Amino acid sequence: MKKYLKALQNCSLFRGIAEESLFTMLTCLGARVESFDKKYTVFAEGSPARYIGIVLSGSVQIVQIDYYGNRSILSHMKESDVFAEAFACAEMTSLPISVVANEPSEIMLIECSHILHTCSNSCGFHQQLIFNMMKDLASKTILFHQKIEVVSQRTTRDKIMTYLSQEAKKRGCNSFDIPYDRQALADYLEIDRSGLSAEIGKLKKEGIIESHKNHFELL
Amino acid sequence: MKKYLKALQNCSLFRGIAEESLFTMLTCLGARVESFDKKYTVFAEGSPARYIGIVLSGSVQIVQIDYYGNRSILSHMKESDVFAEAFACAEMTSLPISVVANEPSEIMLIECSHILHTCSNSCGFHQQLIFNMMKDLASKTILFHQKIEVVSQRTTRDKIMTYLSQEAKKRGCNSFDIPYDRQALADYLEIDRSGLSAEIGKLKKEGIIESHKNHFELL
DNA sequence: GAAAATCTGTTGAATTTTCAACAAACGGAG
DNA sequence: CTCCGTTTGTTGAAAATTCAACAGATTTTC
Repeated sequence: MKKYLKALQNCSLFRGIAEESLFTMLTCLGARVESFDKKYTVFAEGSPARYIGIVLSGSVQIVQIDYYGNRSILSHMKESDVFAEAFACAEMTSLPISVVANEPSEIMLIECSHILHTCSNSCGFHQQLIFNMMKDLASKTILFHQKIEVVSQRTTRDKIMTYLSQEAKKRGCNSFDIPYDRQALADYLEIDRSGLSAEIGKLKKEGIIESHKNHFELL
Repeated sequence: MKKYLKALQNCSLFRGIAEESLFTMLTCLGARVESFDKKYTVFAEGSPARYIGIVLSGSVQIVQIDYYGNRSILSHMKESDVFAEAFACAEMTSLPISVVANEPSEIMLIECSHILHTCSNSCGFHQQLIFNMMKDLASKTILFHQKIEVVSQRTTRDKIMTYLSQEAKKRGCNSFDIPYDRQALADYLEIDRSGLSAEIGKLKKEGIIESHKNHFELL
């Protein structure tokens, strides 16, 4: 467990919890760790929303496959990120999304009811955990807000530029890598892949952006 | 204040708080009530995100105006709904959205820091309030999820049908009113108003839906 | 109750996106 | 290093959306 210390300390859910308390608490919560190879499913759409997930290593994508089989990527979760917590906290009976490993990943799973409801040992962490969960959900809401801002744009070009501007702002730098390949970016922006490639080409030609593979730079 | 009792009791933020405690607590929190006429701004984009709002009567819309002046409607908040809480809880310095009264409305405003941080009187409600806020934010996240599911659809028709199906499911009934006129629905679905009108006409002609003004029925 | 303002449905043209197909570039496995 | 599967960029045709304009219907205001 020690090797996960850094990932866990950076996790918003455990802010303000001392290192020496952390592992006792995780035992009390019944946390366990599972490994997933690339493309393997962590949570499947339709399964009960009992667990929250925390990325200990690697990364996962939150995806939704619609009626026609089109993939939509909702977000990308990297080390220390929490996922599926909204559905678990709202006690939904079934997950409306799937979670898929984007590379070989280690995931911590915690049954959400153990976090929300005071355990029999009445250990003193629950108030802090609930406060942290509240903070985490607030930033998750803001994250989705930004995703809505992107997909609200009417044109391919505006979607791309809105997304890239958000990323640049988040990192405080006009030059950055994105965690998506072309198809995944298209699925995140909810546009056609070939149209995306074409538009990126135009933006480069017009000197608005520079890009090589998944590295982008705003000019 | 008494006349707001019903709206406040139905508010997710005050679940599990007894009637007799409610008004003492609101005083302790420094809650105040303001009235807004139709189309008046409750919160303006860019202003500090210190307050959360609760709709006591009437309704408001959460809107975002983009670079080109296009209005995007994020959601519709009716009696007992809480709004702007995610931004306040995340302690954002400035609001990325505006809140506009949709009809003459009475709004309760509470400074979010009063909810999140224990007050000097150390009254015993904070734990319950924080738990309720967590629950509220979880359902807000799910709400945005649904909005993303709608706007992720590629065609006008699929956006309309996804939205109407969601509404029908929420109400448990295939026949219902929506809180939007045509232009507002277009701004919520992120599509062209005239295209929306045309597509609704087709759906009616094909016998898939029935509609009159803002009343809809799935067949 | 009449006039003014707003909302809705309809049209056709212009623009944009999607779709399908292909070839070049790339990356990993052996 | 070579082969093979995957990713990316490009193209043109088909389909869908947006835009602008207008007229009829509805609602609001005085």
